[in-house]
Amino acid sequence: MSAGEQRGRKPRADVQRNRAALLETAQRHFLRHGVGTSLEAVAKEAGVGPGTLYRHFPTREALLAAVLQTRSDELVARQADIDRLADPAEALERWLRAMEEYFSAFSGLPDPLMAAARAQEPDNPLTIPCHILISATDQYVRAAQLAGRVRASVRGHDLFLAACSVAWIKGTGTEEESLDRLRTLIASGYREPDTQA
Amino acid sequence: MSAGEQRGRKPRADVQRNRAALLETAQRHFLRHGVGTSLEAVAKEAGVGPGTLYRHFPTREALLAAVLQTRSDELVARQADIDRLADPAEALERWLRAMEEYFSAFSGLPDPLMAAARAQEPDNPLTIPCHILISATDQYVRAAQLAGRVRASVRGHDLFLAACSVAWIKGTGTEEESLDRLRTLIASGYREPDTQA
DNA sequence: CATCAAAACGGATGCTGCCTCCGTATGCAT
DNA sequence: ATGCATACGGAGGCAGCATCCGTTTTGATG
Repeated sequence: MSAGEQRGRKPRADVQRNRAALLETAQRHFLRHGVGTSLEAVAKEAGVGPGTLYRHFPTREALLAAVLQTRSDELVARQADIDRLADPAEALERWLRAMEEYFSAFSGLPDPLMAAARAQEPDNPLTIPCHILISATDQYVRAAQLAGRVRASVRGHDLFLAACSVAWIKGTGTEEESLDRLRTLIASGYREPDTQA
Repeated sequence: MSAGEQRGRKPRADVQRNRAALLETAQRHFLRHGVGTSLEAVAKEAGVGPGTLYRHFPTREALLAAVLQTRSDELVARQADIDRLADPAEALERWLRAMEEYFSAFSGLPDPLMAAARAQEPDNPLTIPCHILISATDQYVRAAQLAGRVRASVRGHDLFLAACSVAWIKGTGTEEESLDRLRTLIASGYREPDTQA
Protein backbone atom coordinates (compact mmCIF):
# COMPACT_ATOMS: atom_id res chain seq x y z
CA MET A 1 0.00 0.00 0.00
CA SER A 2 1.61 3.24 -1.10
CA ALA A 3 1.17 6.34 1.01
CA GLY A 4 -1.38 8.87 -0.27
CA GLU A 5 -3.53 6.13 -1.77
CA GLN A 6 -7.16 6.87 -0.93
CA ARG A 7 -9.28 3.80 -0.34
CA GLY A 8 -8.26 1.37 -3.08
CA ARG A 9 -8.54 2.28 -6.72
CA LYS A 10 -10.13 5.31 -8.31
CA PRO A 11 -13.91 5.06 -8.73
CA ARG A 12 -14.92 4.11 -12.23
CA ALA A 13 -16.20 6.74 -14.60
CA ASP A 14 -19.30 4.89 -15.78
CA VAL A 15 -20.49 4.49 -12.21
CA GLN A 16 -20.68 8.21 -11.71
CA ARG A 17 -22.17 8.81 -15.14
CA ASN A 18 -24.92 6.26 -14.55
CA ARG A 19 -25.66 7.46 -11.07
CA ALA A 20 -26.04 11.01 -12.29
CA ALA A 21 -28.24 9.99 -15.21
CA LEU A 22 -30.42 7.90 -12.92
CA LEU A 23 -30.86 10.71 -10.42
CA GLU A 24 -31.70 13.20 -13.10
CA THR A 25 -34.21 10.93 -14.79
CA ALA A 26 -35.72 9.75 -11.52
CA GLN A 27 -36.36 13.30 -10.42
CA ARG A 28 -38.20 14.05 -13.64
CA HIS A 29 -40.31 10.92 -13.28
CA PHE A 30 -41.07 11.53 -9.62
CA LEU A 31 -42.16 15.04 -10.53
CA ARG A 32 -44.39 13.92 -13.35
CA HIS A 33 -45.81 10.67 -11.98
CA GLY A 34 -45.30 10.77 -8.22
CA VAL A 35 -43.20 8.55 -6.00
CA GLY A 36 -44.94 5.44 -7.30
CA THR A 37 -43.56 5.86 -10.81
CA SER A 38 -42.22 2.83 -12.65
CA LEU A 39 -38.57 2.20 -11.84
CA GLU A 40 -38.20 0.15 -15.00
CA ALA A 41 -39.22 3.17 -17.00
CA VAL A 42 -36.69 5.31 -15.15
CA ALA A 43 -33.92 2.85 -15.88
CA LYS A 44 -34.85 2.59 -19.53
CA GLU A 45 -35.00 6.33 -20.03
CA ALA A 46 -31.71 6.78 -18.21
CA GLY A 47 -30.22 4.35 -20.69
CA VAL A 48 -29.31 1.62 -18.21
CA GLY A 49 -30.67 -1.81 -17.40
CA PRO A 50 -32.84 -2.51 -14.38
CA GLY A 51 -29.93 -4.31 -12.73
CA THR A 52 -27.85 -1.16 -12.75
CA LEU A 53 -30.60 0.88 -11.17
CA TYR A 54 -31.08 -1.63 -8.36
CA ARG A 55 -27.34 -1.90 -7.78
CA HIS A 56 -27.08 1.85 -7.29
CA PHE A 57 -30.32 2.16 -5.33
CA PRO A 58 -31.45 -1.12 -3.77
CA THR A 59 -34.92 0.18 -2.90
CA ARG A 60 -37.32 2.82 -4.07
CA GLU A 61 -36.70 4.66 -0.81
CA ALA A 62 -32.97 4.74 -1.46
CA LEU A 63 -33.52 6.35 -4.84
CA LEU A 64 -36.04 8.73 -3.35
CA ALA A 65 -33.67 9.72 -0.57
CA ALA A 66 -30.87 10.38 -3.05
CA VAL A 67 -33.11 12.49 -5.26
CA LEU A 68 -34.36 14.34 -2.20
CA GLN A 69 -30.85 15.21 -1.11
CA THR A 70 -30.79 18.27 -3.36
CA ARG A 71 -34.00 19.53 -1.86
CA SER A 72 -32.79 18.85 1.65
CA ASP A 73 -29.87 21.10 0.94
CA GLU A 74 -32.22 23.81 -0.23
CA LEU A 75 -34.15 23.44 2.99
CA VAL A 76 -31.02 23.86 5.06
CA ALA A 77 -30.20 26.94 3.03
CA ARG A 78 -33.61 28.39 3.80
CA GLN A 79 -33.05 27.67 7.45
CA ALA A 80 -30.22 30.18 7.47
CA ASP A 81 -32.61 32.87 6.22
CA ILE A 82 -35.28 31.90 8.68
CA ASP A 83 -32.91 31.90 11.64
CA ARG A 84 -32.13 35.51 10.86
CA LEU A 85 -35.69 36.59 11.62
CA ALA A 86 -36.26 38.50 14.84
CA ASP A 87 -39.77 37.20 15.45
CA PRO A 88 -39.69 33.55 16.54
CA ALA A 89 -43.37 33.08 15.73
CA GLU A 90 -42.84 34.18 12.17
CA ALA A 91 -39.76 31.98 11.99
CA LEU A 92 -41.81 28.97 13.01
CA GLU A 93 -44.47 29.82 10.48
CA ARG A 94 -41.98 30.13 7.67
CA TRP A 95 -40.26 26.95 8.69
CA LEU A 96 -43.53 25.05 8.61
CA ARG A 97 -44.25 26.31 5.13
CA ALA A 98 -40.78 25.38 3.97
CA MET A 99 -41.22 21.87 5.33
CA GLU A 100 -44.62 21.56 3.75
CA GLU A 101 -43.18 22.49 0.38
CA TYR A 102 -40.42 19.97 0.87
CA PHE A 103 -43.02 17.28 1.64
CA SER A 104 -44.95 18.26 -1.44
CA ALA A 105 -42.00 17.91 -3.77
CA PHE A 106 -43.52 14.80 -5.34
CA SER A 107 -47.04 13.51 -5.13
CA GLY A 108 -47.24 10.60 -2.73
CA LEU A 109 -44.10 11.59 -0.89
CA PRO A 110 -45.74 11.97 2.54
CA ASP A 111 -46.47 8.23 2.76
CA PRO A 112 -42.90 6.93 2.64
CA LEU A 113 -41.90 9.88 4.78
CA MET A 114 -44.32 8.95 7.52
CA ALA A 115 -43.29 5.33 7.28
CA ALA A 116 -39.69 6.40 7.79
CA ALA A 117 -40.48 8.85 10.59
CA ARG A 118 -42.40 6.33 12.60
CA ALA A 119 -40.03 3.45 12.49
CA GLN A 120 -36.91 2.35 14.20
CA GLU A 121 -35.84 1.06 10.81
CA PRO A 122 -32.31 2.41 10.83
CA ASP A 123 -31.79 1.03 7.35
CA ASN A 124 -34.53 3.18 5.86
CA PRO A 125 -32.62 5.97 4.14
CA LEU A 126 -35.41 8.45 4.84
CA THR A 127 -35.43 7.94 8.59
CA ILE A 128 -32.48 10.18 9.39
CA PRO A 129 -33.73 13.18 7.36
CA CYS A 130 -37.12 12.88 9.04
CA HIS A 131 -35.73 12.93 12.53
CA ILE A 132 -33.59 15.91 11.68
CA LEU A 133 -36.67 17.78 10.51
CA ILE A 134 -38.57 16.89 13.67
CA SER A 135 -35.74 18.14 15.85
CA ALA A 136 -35.45 21.34 13.87
CA THR A 137 -39.18 21.92 14.22
CA ASP A 138 -38.91 21.41 17.93
CA GLN A 139 -36.24 24.11 18.11
CA TYR A 140 -38.46 26.65 16.41
CA VAL A 141 -41.40 25.65 18.59
CA ARG A 142 -39.42 26.10 21.77
CA ALA A 143 -38.14 29.49 20.71
CA ALA A 144 -41.66 30.67 19.93
CA GLN A 145 -42.89 29.28 23.24
CA LEU A 146 -40.23 31.21 25.16
CA ALA A 147 -41.59 34.31 23.48
CA GLY A 148 -45.07 33.34 24.62
CA ARG A 149 -46.36 33.02 21.07
CA VAL A 150 -47.12 29.31 20.98
CA ARG A 151 -49.13 27.20 23.42
CA ALA A 152 -47.01 25.34 25.90
CA SER A 153 -48.64 22.01 25.13
CA VAL A 154 -47.38 21.94 21.54
CA ARG A 155 -44.44 19.75 20.50
CA GLY A 156 -42.35 19.92 17.37
CA HIS A 157 -43.48 16.47 16.43
CA ASP A 158 -47.11 17.61 16.39
CA LEU A 159 -46.39 20.30 13.85
CA PHE A 160 -44.28 17.93 11.82
CA LEU A 161 -47.33 15.69 11.56
CA ALA A 162 -49.54 18.66 10.73
CA ALA A 163 -47.24 19.83 7.94
CA CYS A 164 -47.09 16.31 6.60
CA SER A 165 -50.87 16.11 6.61
CA VAL A 166 -51.27 19.31 4.70
CA ALA A 167 -48.74 18.10 2.15
CA TRP A 168 -50.62 14.84 1.86
CA ILE A 169 -53.90 16.62 1.23
CA LYS A 170 -52.21 18.86 -1.28
CA GLY A 171 -51.02 15.75 -3.07
CA THR A 172 -54.55 14.47 -3.41
CA GLY A 173 -55.36 17.44 -5.61
CA THR A 174 -57.33 19.61 -3.22
CA GLU A 175 -57.75 23.23 -4.22
CA GLU A 176 -55.32 25.76 -2.80
CA GLU A 177 -58.13 27.66 -1.12
CA SER A 178 -59.12 24.67 1.00
CA LEU A 179 -55.50 24.16 1.92
CA ASP A 180 -55.23 27.72 3.13
CA ARG A 181 -58.29 27.29 5.30
CA LEU A 182 -56.72 24.20 6.84
CA ARG A 183 -53.40 25.94 7.43
CA THR A 184 -55.23 28.75 9.16
CA LEU A 185 -57.08 26.27 11.32
CA ILE A 186 -53.87 24.59 12.35
CA ALA A 187 -52.21 27.92 13.06
CA SER A 188 -55.09 28.86 15.35
CA GLY A 189 -54.47 25.55 17.03
CA TYR A 190 -50.87 26.09 17.99
CA ARG A 191 -50.72 29.86 18.48
CA GLU A 192 -51.07 31.30 21.94
CA PRO A 193 -54.27 33.38 21.92
CA ASP A 194 -53.58 37.10 22.07
CA THR A 195 -53.65 38.29 25.66
CA GLN A 196 -53.92 41.95 24.66
CA ALA A 197 -57.26 43.73 24.31
CA MET B 1 -96.73 -10.55 -17.48
CA SER B 2 -98.63 -11.64 -14.41
CA ALA B 3 -99.55 -9.05 -11.82
CA GLY B 4 -97.23 -8.93 -8.79
CA GLU B 5 -94.24 -9.85 -10.89
CA GLN B 6 -91.41 -7.43 -10.04
CA ARG B 7 -88.98 -6.42 -12.75
CA GLY B 8 -88.64 -9.44 -15.06
CA ARG B 9 -87.53 -12.75 -13.68
CA LYS B 10 -86.42 -13.51 -10.17
CA PRO B 11 -82.75 -12.76 -9.49
CA ARG B 12 -80.59 -15.88 -9.64
CA ALA B 13 -79.55 -17.50 -6.40
CA ASP B 14 -75.85 -17.84 -7.21
CA VAL B 15 -75.60 -14.12 -7.88
CA GLN B 16 -76.60 -13.26 -4.38
CA ARG B 17 -74.49 -16.01 -2.89
CA ASN B 18 -71.41 -14.86 -4.74
CA ARG B 19 -71.99 -11.23 -3.96
CA ALA B 20 -72.31 -11.99 -0.27
CA ALA B 21 -69.23 -14.19 -0.24
CA LEU B 22 -67.23 -11.54 -2.06
CA LEU B 23 -68.27 -8.79 0.33
CA GLU B 24 -67.49 -10.90 3.34
CA THR B 25 -64.09 -11.95 2.06
CA ALA B 26 -63.23 -8.49 0.81
CA GLN B 27 -63.95 -6.97 4.17
CA ARG B 28 -61.62 -9.42 5.87
CA HIS B 29 -58.87 -8.73 3.34
CA PHE B 30 -59.30 -4.97 3.52
CA LEU B 31 -59.06 -5.22 7.30
CA ARG B 32 -55.97 -7.35 7.23
CA HIS B 33 -54.08 -5.90 4.27
CA GLY B 34 -55.55 -2.46 3.65
CA VAL B 35 -57.43 -1.14 0.65
CA GLY B 36 -54.61 -2.13 -1.68
CA THR B 37 -55.08 -5.83 -1.08
CA SER B 38 -54.98 -8.22 -4.01
CA LEU B 39 -58.38 -8.57 -5.65
CA GLU B 40 -57.32 -11.84 -7.20
CA ALA B 41 -56.71 -13.21 -3.74
CA VAL B 42 -60.13 -12.01 -2.62
CA ALA B 43 -61.79 -13.74 -5.56
CA LYS B 44 -59.91 -16.96 -5.00
CA GLU B 45 -60.70 -17.08 -1.32
CA ALA B 46 -64.33 -16.27 -1.98
CA GLY B 47 -64.38 -19.27 -4.29
CA VAL B 48 -65.08 -17.38 -7.52
CA GLY B 49 -63.08 -16.48 -10.59
CA PRO B 50 -61.68 -13.02 -11.18
CA GLY B 51 -64.25 -12.43 -13.88
CA THR B 52 -67.07 -12.83 -11.39
CA LEU B 53 -65.53 -10.36 -9.00
CA TYR B 54 -65.13 -7.75 -11.72
CA ARG B 55 -68.64 -8.31 -13.00
CA HIS B 56 -70.08 -7.62 -9.58
CA PHE B 57 -67.69 -4.77 -8.77
CA PRO B 58 -66.12 -3.21 -11.86
CA THR B 59 -63.49 -1.28 -9.92
CA ARG B 60 -61.72 -1.49 -6.60
CA GLU B 61 -63.67 1.59 -5.52
CA ALA B 62 -66.97 -0.12 -6.26
CA LEU B 63 -66.04 -3.05 -4.06
CA LEU B 64 -64.79 -0.69 -1.40
CA ALA B 65 -67.99 1.33 -1.48
CA ALA B 66 -70.09 -1.80 -1.16
CA VAL B 67 -68.07 -3.08 1.78
CA LEU B 68 -68.25 0.35 3.37
CA GLN B 69 -72.02 0.42 3.13
CA THR B 70 -72.36 -1.48 6.40
CA ARG B 71 -70.16 1.00 8.17
CA SER B 72 -72.00 3.93 6.64
CA ASP B 73 -75.15 2.57 8.17
CA GLU B 74 -73.47 2.40 11.54
CA LEU B 75 -72.42 6.00 11.14
CA VAL B 76 -75.96 7.08 10.41
CA ALA B 77 -77.09 5.17 13.47
CA ARG B 78 -74.57 7.02 15.60
CA GLN B 79 -75.83 10.28 14.16
CA ALA B 80 -79.15 9.68 15.86
CA ASP B 81 -77.41 9.42 19.22
CA ILE B 82 -75.30 12.47 18.56
CA ASP B 83 -78.26 14.59 17.50
CA ARG B 84 -79.81 13.90 20.86
CA LEU B 85 -77.03 15.79 22.67
CA ALA B 86 -77.89 19.18 24.11
CA ASP B 87 -74.44 20.68 23.65
CA PRO B 88 -73.75 21.38 19.97
CA ALA B 89 -70.01 21.65 20.59
CA GLU B 90 -69.90 18.20 22.07
CA ALA B 91 -72.06 16.92 19.24
CA LEU B 92 -69.55 18.26 16.72
CA GLU B 93 -66.70 16.69 18.60
CA ARG B 94 -68.35 13.32 18.72
CA TRP B 95 -69.28 13.51 15.09
CA LEU B 96 -65.71 14.24 14.12
CA ARG B 97 -64.51 11.23 16.07
CA ALA B 98 -67.14 9.03 14.50
CA MET B 99 -66.07 10.17 11.04
CA GLU B 100 -62.44 9.62 11.86
CA GLU B 101 -63.16 6.07 12.93
CA TYR B 102 -65.09 5.51 9.75
CA PHE B 103 -62.13 6.79 7.71
CA SER B 104 -59.82 4.51 9.64
CA ALA B 105 -61.83 1.39 8.93
CA PHE B 106 -59.11 0.08 6.60
CA SER B 107 -55.56 1.21 6.23
CA GLY B 108 -55.16 3.33 3.12
CA LEU B 109 -58.82 4.24 2.98
CA PRO B 110 -58.32 8.02 3.20
CA ASP B 111 -56.63 8.12 -0.22
CA PRO B 112 -59.51 6.86 -2.35
CA LEU B 113 -61.83 8.86 -0.12
CA MET B 114 -60.03 12.11 -0.84
CA ALA B 115 -59.89 11.27 -4.51
CA ALA B 116 -63.65 10.81 -4.47
CA ALA B 117 -64.35 13.90 -2.39
CA ARG B 118 -62.39 16.17 -4.64
CA ALA B 119 -63.73 15.14 -7.96
CA GLN B 120 -66.74 15.76 -10.07
CA GLU B 121 -66.46 12.11 -11.00
CA PRO B 122 -70.10 11.20 -10.61
CA ASP B 123 -69.29 7.62 -11.49
CA ASN B 124 -66.98 7.18 -8.53
CA PRO B 125 -69.09 5.20 -6.09
CA LEU B 126 -67.43 6.90 -3.13
CA THR B 127 -68.24 10.45 -4.20
CA ILE B 128 -71.81 10.51 -2.93
CA PRO B 129 -70.98 9.18 0.55
CA CYS B 130 -68.21 11.75 0.85
CA HIS B 131 -70.42 14.67 -0.02
CA ILE B 132 -73.02 13.47 2.42
CA LEU B 133 -70.41 13.44 5.16
CA ILE B 134 -69.23 16.93 4.29
CA SER B 135 -72.77 18.27 4.41
CA ALA B 136 -73.44 16.58 7.72
CA THR B 137 -70.26 18.05 9.15
CA ASP B 138 -71.34 21.47 7.98
CA GLN B 139 -74.60 21.07 9.86
CA TYR B 140 -72.84 20.32 13.11
CA VAL B 141 -70.42 23.17 12.55
CA ARG B 142 -73.21 25.67 11.97
CA ALA B 143 -75.10 24.56 15.05
CA ALA B 144 -71.98 24.96 17.19
CA GLN B 145 -71.30 28.35 15.63
CA LEU B 146 -74.80 29.55 16.48
CA ALA B 147 -74.02 28.62 20.07
CA GLY B 148 -70.80 30.63 19.82
CA ARG B 149 -68.61 27.61 20.42
CA VAL B 150 -66.81 27.44 17.09
CA ARG B 151 -65.00 30.15 15.20
CA ALA B 152 -67.04 31.77 12.47
CA SER B 153 -64.38 31.21 9.85
CA VAL B 154 -64.60 27.43 10.04
CA ARG B 155 -66.40 25.38 7.38
CA GLY B 156 -67.57 21.80 7.54
CA HIS B 157 -65.28 20.97 4.67
CA ASP B 158 -62.25 22.07 6.68
CA LEU B 159 -63.04 19.67 9.47
CA PHE B 160 -63.78 16.91 7.02
CA LEU B 161 -60.24 17.38 5.70
CA ALA B 162 -58.86 17.47 9.22
CA ALA B 163 -60.60 14.24 10.20
CA CYS B 164 -59.37 12.63 7.02
CA SER B 165 -55.83 13.73 7.79
CA VAL B 166 -55.90 12.28 11.26
CA ALA B 167 -57.23 9.02 9.87
CA TRP B 168 -54.46 9.02 7.29
CA ILE B 169 -51.80 9.51 9.91
CA LYS B 170 -53.38 6.81 12.03
CA GLY B 171 -53.12 4.50 9.05
CA THR B 172 -49.38 5.10 8.79
CA GLY B 173 -48.94 3.48 12.20
CA THR B 174 -48.38 6.53 14.36
CA GLU B 175 -48.81 5.99 18.10
CA GLU B 176 -52.12 6.86 19.63
CA GLU B 177 -50.53 9.43 21.91
CA SER B 178 -49.29 11.51 18.96
CA LEU B 179 -52.71 11.29 17.40
CA ASP B 180 -54.31 12.65 20.53
CA ARG B 181 -51.93 15.58 20.56
CA LEU B 182 -52.85 16.32 16.96
CA ARG B 183 -56.58 16.06 17.67
CA THR B 184 -56.16 18.48 20.53
CA LEU B 185 -54.28 20.87 18.31
CA ILE B 186 -57.02 20.78 15.70
CA ALA B 187 -59.71 21.24 18.34
CA SER B 188 -57.90 24.35 19.61
CA GLY B 189 -57.94 25.50 16.01
CA TYR B 190 -61.66 25.40 15.44
CA ARG B 191 -63.01 26.14 18.93
CA GLU B 192 -64.00 29.67 19.82
CA PRO B 193 -61.65 30.74 22.64
CA ASP B 194 -63.42 30.98 25.98
CA THR B 195 -64.63 34.49 26.57
CA GLN B 196 -65.24 33.88 30.26
CA ALA B 197 -62.63 34.74 32.91
C1' DC C 1 0.87 -0.21 -25.23
C1' DA C 2 -0.69 -4.75 -23.89
C1' DT C 3 -2.56 -7.36 -20.42
C1' DC C 4 -5.32 -8.51 -16.45
C1' DA C 5 -8.66 -8.75 -12.75
C1' DA C 6 -12.00 -6.34 -10.43
C1' DA C 7 -16.02 -3.98 -10.97
C1' DA C 8 -20.04 -2.82 -13.21
C1' DC C 9 -23.33 -3.61 -16.77
C1' DG C 10 -27.88 -5.12 -18.70
C1' DG C 11 -31.19 -7.99 -20.13
C1' DA C 12 -33.39 -12.40 -19.70
C1' DT C 13 -36.09 -14.35 -16.22
C1' DG C 14 -39.66 -15.60 -12.80
C1' DC C 15 -43.07 -13.69 -10.16
C1' DT C 16 -47.39 -11.21 -8.78
C1' DG C 17 -51.29 -8.58 -9.77
C1' DC C 18 -54.54 -6.29 -13.00
C1' DC C 19 -58.37 -6.71 -16.04
C1' DT C 20 -60.83 -8.74 -20.25
C1' DC C 21 -62.85 -11.90 -23.18
C1' DC C 22 -65.47 -15.83 -24.43
C1' DG C 23 -66.66 -20.82 -24.32
C1' DT C 24 -69.20 -23.25 -20.82
C1' DA C 25 -72.25 -24.17 -16.99
C1' DT C 26 -76.17 -22.91 -14.23
C1' DG C 27 -80.68 -22.01 -12.77
C1' DC C 28 -85.24 -20.04 -13.62
C1' DA C 29 -89.48 -20.15 -16.45
C1' DT C 30 -92.58 -22.77 -19.05
C1' DA D 1 -87.92 -31.90 -19.33
C1' DT D 2 -86.43 -28.22 -22.21
C1' DG D 3 -84.75 -23.72 -23.62
C1' DC D 4 -82.62 -19.55 -23.01
C1' DA D 5 -81.05 -15.75 -20.53
C1' DT D 6 -77.74 -15.06 -17.27
C1' DA D 7 -73.73 -15.72 -14.84
C1' DC D 8 -69.51 -18.19 -14.22
C1' DG D 9 -64.38 -18.79 -14.29
C1' DG D 10 -60.11 -19.32 -15.97
C1' DA D 11 -56.93 -18.58 -19.66
C1' DG D 12 -54.34 -14.98 -21.42
C1' DG D 13 -52.17 -10.45 -22.37
C1' DC D 14 -50.00 -6.78 -20.07
C1' DA D 15 -47.15 -4.16 -16.76
C1' DG D 16 -44.03 -3.73 -12.97
C1' DC D 17 -40.81 -5.62 -9.50
C1' DA D 18 -36.47 -7.59 -8.20
C1' DT D 19 -32.69 -10.97 -9.14
C1' DC D 20 -29.12 -13.49 -11.18
C1' DC D 21 -25.27 -14.29 -14.12
C1' DG D 22 -22.68 -14.23 -18.58
C1' DT D 23 -20.50 -10.36 -20.80
C1' DT D 24 -18.34 -5.90 -21.13
C1' DT D 25 -15.97 -1.99 -19.45
C1' DT D 26 -12.50 0.29 -16.86
C1' DG D 27 -8.50 1.46 -14.37
C1' DA D 28 -4.13 -0.46 -12.73
C1' DT D 29 0.22 -2.52 -13.75
C1' DG D 30 4.62 -3.69 -16.06
